[in-house]
Amino acid sequence: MNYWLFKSEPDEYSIDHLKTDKKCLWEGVRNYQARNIMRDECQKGDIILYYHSSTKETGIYGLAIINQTGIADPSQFDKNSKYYDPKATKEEPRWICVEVKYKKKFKSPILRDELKENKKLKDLMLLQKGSRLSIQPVSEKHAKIILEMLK
DNA sequence: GCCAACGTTGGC
DNA sequence: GCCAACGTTGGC
Repeated sequence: MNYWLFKSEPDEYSIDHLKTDKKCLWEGVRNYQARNIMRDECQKGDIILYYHSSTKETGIYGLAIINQTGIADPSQFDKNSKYYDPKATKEEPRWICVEVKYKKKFKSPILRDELKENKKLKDLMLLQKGSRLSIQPVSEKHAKIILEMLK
């Protein structure tokens, strides 16, 4: 089982949205590195650390689960979508996404500042300079350290 | 709102 | 295939 960190702008789609929806397609990712992770590495049952970015209090707000993999992102075919990709075809979809299932929202988030203060997390990809990949792998070691901070 | 760090595009 | 120009991300 793997751990991932998924970034989302709460104005776009917050953990509360996911809680209401129960499930959602992680569509609209238009970065090849992030796509490759979703396409090749994410497995059903993997744990997602749900991160709020581009907001006042950035941090990890809860957990989700990879519910289904290998789904062609429908927005690539939708001419009205800002994620429309004219080069994608149904036969050869370019953007593959996953379905995400809500697991829990933390009583209080683990803020970025708290992650930064934890010396054991200095190698966490999220905290590296210039790190802006929206889907990141999190090692089991790091994941356990992070989840331990909830207590 | 600024801007550093990335990623992508397209002319050559 | 190089790389300048442009676009985007996301912390601050």
